[in-house]
Amino acid sequence: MTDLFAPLLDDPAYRKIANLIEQRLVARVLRTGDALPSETDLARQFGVNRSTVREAIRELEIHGLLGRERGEKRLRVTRPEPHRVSSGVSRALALHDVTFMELWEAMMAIEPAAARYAASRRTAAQLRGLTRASARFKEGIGDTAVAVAAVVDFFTAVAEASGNRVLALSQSPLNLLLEPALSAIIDRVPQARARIEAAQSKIIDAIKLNKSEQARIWMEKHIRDFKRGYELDLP
Amino acid sequence: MTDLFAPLLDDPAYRKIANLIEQRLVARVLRTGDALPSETDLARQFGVNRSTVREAIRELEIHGLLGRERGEKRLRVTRPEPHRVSSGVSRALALHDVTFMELWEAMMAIEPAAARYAASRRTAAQLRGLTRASARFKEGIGDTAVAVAAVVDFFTAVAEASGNRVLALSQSPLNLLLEPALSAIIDRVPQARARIEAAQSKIIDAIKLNKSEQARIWMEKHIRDFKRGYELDLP
DNA sequence: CGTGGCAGAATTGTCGGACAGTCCGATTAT
DNA sequence: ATAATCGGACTGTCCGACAATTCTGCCACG
Repeated sequence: MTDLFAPLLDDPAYRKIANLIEQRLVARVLRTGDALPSETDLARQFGVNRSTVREAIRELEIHGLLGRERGEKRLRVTRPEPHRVSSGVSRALALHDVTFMELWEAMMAIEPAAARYAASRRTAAQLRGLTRASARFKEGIGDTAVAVAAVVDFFTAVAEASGNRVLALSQSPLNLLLEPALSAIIDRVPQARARIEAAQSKIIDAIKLNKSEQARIWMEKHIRDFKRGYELDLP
Repeated sequence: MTDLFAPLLDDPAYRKIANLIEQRLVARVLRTGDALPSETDLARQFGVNRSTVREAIRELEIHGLLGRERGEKRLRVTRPEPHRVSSGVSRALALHDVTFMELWEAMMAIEPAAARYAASRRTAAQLRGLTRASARFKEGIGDTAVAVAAVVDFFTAVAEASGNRVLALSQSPLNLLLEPALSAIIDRVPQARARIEAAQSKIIDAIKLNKSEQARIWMEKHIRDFKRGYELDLP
């Protein structure tokens, strides 16, 4: 069953070096916020050319393991922020041509759970974030782009209020996929905005009063509405 | 409230070029499988040096938008495979020191949903994949690493059988986090293996008979067990 | 006609060196 | 103590080069 020979592969140097540095990072030899040695120095340490080091560093920078403050020159060790990682995920999904139903089913699994935990754990600041997103939705009554962005923000705020980073990270690629889908349908369904506004307000109420079960249920209804809008929109 | 001036930021050339190429990729100007122009050619087209182009395509390669067959030299357009993307996600989570409870809650949201859809949509081949993973778990009775890997494979197989790529991709980073957590507890809870085996068999039965609701319920029980094991293990 | 082999062209991985622009830290001036 | 100045360090980008490997078109051969 198992192959007799492993495919002998010879990773290019820039990949090996990237792995070596990454090892040090996840092993916390370098802690978050520490500055990385300069490119020249790294090149010396690894005994390779600076160009090679640069290609390796680029990999870690993209993964969000390294980053720099605005206008800063030296790279520092950073912890990858969710949105950075998730943009890669949603691009992957977009390229796979996922259907609206696939997206919807995933939302149906994740968002109500997030709402539920949000109701039991939200902080006051997170609650304010929710109402702010909801207010922005109401303001965006004229502008589709604003309204859609506000809906996405609302979901993000719920996920953040859940106090669960795994859930939040799982949820975040969904948002980026939701955006185009939602802008396509929101204007074709007349009652969509009113229903969204009502649902958001119910959800916020439940979260404010720490009513987990109600938060979950209203979020479910809210998302179910999206499917209805989508089906209505079909020719 | 809003700043008068936006911070004028000037993306380095390699990032701009990466974005330009990416645009063409997602716009499907270049279709999957097409070969990318050579580095020299790209450098000419963009009017930059080859080193700069190399840093740019490194980014896309890492994201899985470009890749090459084993032993091939030219890069081709590829669609990012889930596992490639998700490894980045779980590394991000690991660096954020997510707790077992966060992981568990996310699993509790996603896995039962996946099981449910798997029961209604699985193909015969996917069902075989499930039984195979389960069989491997039974074989790995002596070897912890094998057993843990088999558990992870089982979850992956369920997600795949769900026929929902969004769900599958959301689920896959969880696996990589589950692995270390599970290896830590599986040997300290005597009845763990028996319970896992029983649950897997129930889940497979339900999926085989297309009983969505039962599949969901058994998956929930299965995952609930993990928490029990974890709590038992606490001193 | 298909097949295998081969030479040359093309391409990638890596190297060394170079230079402008900018950031940082220390020193000096107010 | 605060502000202006200056030199060094570092990054982003470029140029040119070379070995190793892959690709390609061609040719001989069965």
